[in-house]
Amino acid sequence: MNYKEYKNLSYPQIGDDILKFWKDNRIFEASVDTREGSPSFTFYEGPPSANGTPGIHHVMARSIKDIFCRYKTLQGFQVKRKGGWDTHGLPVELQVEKELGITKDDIGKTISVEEYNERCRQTVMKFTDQWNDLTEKMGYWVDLENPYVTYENNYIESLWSLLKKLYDKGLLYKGYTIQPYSPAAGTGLSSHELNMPGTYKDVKDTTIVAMFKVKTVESYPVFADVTGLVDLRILAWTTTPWTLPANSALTVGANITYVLVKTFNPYTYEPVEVVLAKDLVGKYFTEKGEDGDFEGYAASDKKLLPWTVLKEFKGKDLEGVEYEQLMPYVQPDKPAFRVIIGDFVTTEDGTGVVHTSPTFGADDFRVAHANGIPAIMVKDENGKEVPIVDRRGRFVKEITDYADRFVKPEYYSAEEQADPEFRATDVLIAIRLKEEGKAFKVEKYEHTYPHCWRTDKPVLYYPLDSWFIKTTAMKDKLVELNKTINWKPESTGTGRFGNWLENLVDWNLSRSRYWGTPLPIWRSEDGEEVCVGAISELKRLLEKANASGKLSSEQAESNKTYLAKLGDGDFDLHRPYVDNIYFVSSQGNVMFREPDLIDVWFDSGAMPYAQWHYPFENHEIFNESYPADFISEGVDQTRGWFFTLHAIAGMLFDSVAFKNVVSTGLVLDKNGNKMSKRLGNAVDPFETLGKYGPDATRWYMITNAEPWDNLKFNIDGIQEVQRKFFGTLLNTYNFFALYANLDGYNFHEATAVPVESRTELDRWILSKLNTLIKEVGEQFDDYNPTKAGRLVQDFVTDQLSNWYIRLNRRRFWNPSSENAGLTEDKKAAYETLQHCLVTVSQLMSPIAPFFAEWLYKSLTDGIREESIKANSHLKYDSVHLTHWPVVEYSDIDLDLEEAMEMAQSISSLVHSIRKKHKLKVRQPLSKVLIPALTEKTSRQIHQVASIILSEVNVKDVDAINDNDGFFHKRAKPNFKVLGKKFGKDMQAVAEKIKLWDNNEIMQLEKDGQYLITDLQPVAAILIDEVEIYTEDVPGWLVASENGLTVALDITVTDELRLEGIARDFVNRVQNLRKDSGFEVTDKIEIALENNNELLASAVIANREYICQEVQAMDLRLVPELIGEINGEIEMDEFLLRINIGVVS
RNA sequence: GGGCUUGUAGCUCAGGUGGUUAGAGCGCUACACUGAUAAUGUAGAGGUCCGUGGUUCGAGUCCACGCAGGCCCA
Repeated sequence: MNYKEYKNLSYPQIGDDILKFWKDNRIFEASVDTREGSPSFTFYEGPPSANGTPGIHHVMARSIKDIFCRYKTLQGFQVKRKGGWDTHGLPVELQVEKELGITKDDIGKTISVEEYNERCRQTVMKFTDQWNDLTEKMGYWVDLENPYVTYENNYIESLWSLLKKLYDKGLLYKGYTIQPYSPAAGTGLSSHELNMPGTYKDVKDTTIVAMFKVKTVESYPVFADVTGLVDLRILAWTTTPWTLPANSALTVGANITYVLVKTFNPYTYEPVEVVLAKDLVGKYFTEKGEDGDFEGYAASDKKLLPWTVLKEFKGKDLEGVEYEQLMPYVQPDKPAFRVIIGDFVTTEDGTGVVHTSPTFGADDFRVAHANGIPAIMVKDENGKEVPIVDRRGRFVKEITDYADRFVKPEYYSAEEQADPEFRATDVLIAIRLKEEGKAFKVEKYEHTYPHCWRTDKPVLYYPLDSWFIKTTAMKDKLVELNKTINWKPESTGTGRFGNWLENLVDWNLSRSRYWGTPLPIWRSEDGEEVCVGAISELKRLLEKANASGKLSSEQAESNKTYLAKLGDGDFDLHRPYVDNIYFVSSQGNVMFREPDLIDVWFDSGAMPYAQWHYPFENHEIFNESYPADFISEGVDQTRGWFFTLHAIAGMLFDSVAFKNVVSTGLVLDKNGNKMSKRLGNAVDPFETLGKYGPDATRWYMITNAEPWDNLKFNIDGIQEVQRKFFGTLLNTYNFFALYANLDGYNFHEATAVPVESRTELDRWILSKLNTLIKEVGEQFDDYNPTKAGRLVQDFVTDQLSNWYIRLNRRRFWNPSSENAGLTEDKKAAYETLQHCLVTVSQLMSPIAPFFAEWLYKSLTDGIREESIKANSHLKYDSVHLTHWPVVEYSDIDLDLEEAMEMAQSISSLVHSIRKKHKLKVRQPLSKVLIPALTEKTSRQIHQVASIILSEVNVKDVDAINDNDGFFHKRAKPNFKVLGKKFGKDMQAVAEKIKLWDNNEIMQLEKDGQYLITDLQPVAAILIDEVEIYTEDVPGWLVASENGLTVALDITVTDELRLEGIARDFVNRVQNLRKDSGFEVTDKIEIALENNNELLASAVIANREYICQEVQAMDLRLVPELIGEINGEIEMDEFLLRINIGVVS
């Protein structure tokens, strides 16, 4: 037996078996090693963090990665794939804190940094086993034996060298960002500290709508056409009046509608014009006051503010309008005080204009920075720029009126607050602004505001020191380089990523944590800095410092300890060890390490270099594997890994880091909701893989939606894929194996039947196959695995199984081969089918690697040795070691494909006629007539006539070129052509054309054009401007579809009737054979009771046919059956009494 | 609030450059076929192509404005 036959095959079992085969034979390694010397295709693995368990979405993401690596391997590339682990960062630290029941404050107190980091190091690899297990089970081929690990010294050293490069280029600097800061605790707060329960509280604050006086009103086009303006002011609302002395801009929304309102200052009663968002007018003005009594206001009790809208405009019209500084204590060093555009402005409350103080708001900082607006800063005693509020939350001395006052009343002690004379600073500011005519409304307002979880006092948004990478300096380059990257989908590259690059801000690298890559910068108090770029440099600086004699004995001792460890190779570049390293500046001052860690995204973005410990080692490997040809991660990585890879490569290597990138969508549950372990709708990947096997899971995920679309994950879909695709493919293989084994068929390349002498159907399926190879390759080349998979699936189910096999069954059954051996025709059939299946196994192997392997091996294991000897393409043990099939263009016959498509349509139409007239397929009919309007159609129909005949059980098929009016012809306007020609008259012309029948059309065919004379002007229709089709054949039963018409003669002659009965008879006997448990190959003899004349004559007339079909050696008609009767069956109109038995 | 994205049959999805009967698979119903048989074929039911405007002789497709979902920001 050359081909294994399977019953009750389980897909998970295939997975397990193949996995074992791969492991035992190290197929993955071989797939890389056998490509040694070939061009390389580089893939970068985005490192997962192993401190969480993998989910089903990881199966999706990793399938994409795997598919293209496998595809490129088949194409002959060497695809090295180094796995990696992302090991640093906040999630790990938080998990450890949770496990130990501690908070950040305990680190360094109740637990040493050393212990803590050790704990992080262990925790981060906690689920490594699960990850490795998943990787294996889903068939993701990646090198897990030598992964890169971001916490290793070598990895960190590479990062340091990159940071040093940035530093040397002046791209690494210390600046500030606006962060939540607790003056009471004297510390910054991380975002997760701010997310702790109870930090957001409802408080009542004094809020002010301040009035910013516009300068040189008449110089702005937006106001130029409004006459009689006396005092134009822009209204901006703030819940933090203490930030008003730091105001340096006003921000409006570009598309928000604003109005200019004429009214009075409600505190000074002076006439004024104010600008605010149209939607918010109702907040400040009553309906009653609209277009009210301006003249009478002064004399009134001033309770009712009259107002009127003078003009309406968009926010963008206000851009650039300058105003007078509201509280001029400190002057900025650059031009400020103008209106800018920001994307964060809303009209939910306030005035639709945001008071902007770059030192006290993150949005403010960003938008000011983007518009070149300076912050209001003062210089401290060291000449360093500091904000106008100090770190304890008090105004600096330059804010003379409020110097040393706390900006928030909560910062004062309880006693001080209890004093009846006590006024909050905000209140003092409000009073002053009212007096100066700069306040439009002052009120207490209740809102939620974040509080420090330690001190319970309000948090300030405050500028804090941070280290930055000056990505903005390289923005243009990064934008340019991005244009060379092939993004899938394109919109992520141009839109999401492109826009992000366009609005780039500097990369804040600092993290005030413990477990991560330490920033390799040491500073002395006099401001001297050194950035360390290598361990050797660290060593040199250590030695130099110790030799200087400027260190304390403790410092020198600590340095010595580290030096000794460096000598042993037993050192650690993490905290706290590097914190206890001291250098000496040129002035002889001690230099301390800047305490920050760097952003973990830098870790992963540096993997192209650090995974090879570049530039310290592996120059050659690095050079040939940089940049990556392909990467893939979730779309949520756009501003994460995709960006950090791109930024580092662009800034330091003047290169892209990757040439092609597939950004994948999310995996949602079947209802389109996000999966979450908490909600319990998360799918366990191990369970799914265990139940359905890896192939169906992968195939479903890939073919159901394109990778960048979100996938609604539905288990039913996997079952469908399993049944529909894998089940059909399995059946097809089993069919092949069954007969191939019976016939003792085996493939010998040398004696294969030449393609040109194979049957129409063989050549057709081979043509289809080669078209498929071409198209699947194109889709994979385009990084579209979904379309590739769908193409393969359609080929297998629609073409190979439902057409080729179904129509060819007889060739395989043909029982006469027993003595004659394999006929040429039968051999060709096997060769064709086997070739199709082997090719399918290759084409599907990137997506369904296990099943493809199983199929390939089942089809070729039996001929492996011979193939090796013959050095044929089937010599490889694994489908993953083969080479991507080459398209045999000479085998592609599009004309034949077209003809076969017609055969399929014609068959379908005949079936539908039979159906409508209750004529079962077993009843032969005499003729199908097909109007063929072109020579080509007629030829194609003749080419596939025999296929149609056997498929629909008709004796004759005729394609006729009609010119004598046998058909009813109709014409359909070609709108595309005629639309251009007639424009508005199109509809009228179309109506006319639809009314045409044979007369008009014959004239058109004769003259090449037809004039519609009853239209004005006369319309001339050319023959190729309409599509002519036949609608009806008088006297025949007709069906049409897509311009193809089929006419069927349904006259059942006596002869046909008898044949139909004979076929029915065969059918019953076949069933009996099966019921009686006969073997397919058994020969039988039949005795039939002659109880009906019609039945008898049908049997007599078709005796030979019947005998051959049911493999009967003898068919006797007997007057009466005696003894045991093993068949008594009701046929349509007879009672069949029959005896059959096996002939020994 | 901003950027990107999705919206077509009960479900999952196709529908280059606008062209007049909007398709497939699954599911449902009926019938047929029966040596691949837990397979297969045929037919039927099932659509305000998210909405409203606009451009056009003609819009699922192009434009504008909305609505709803998603992701990332804020």
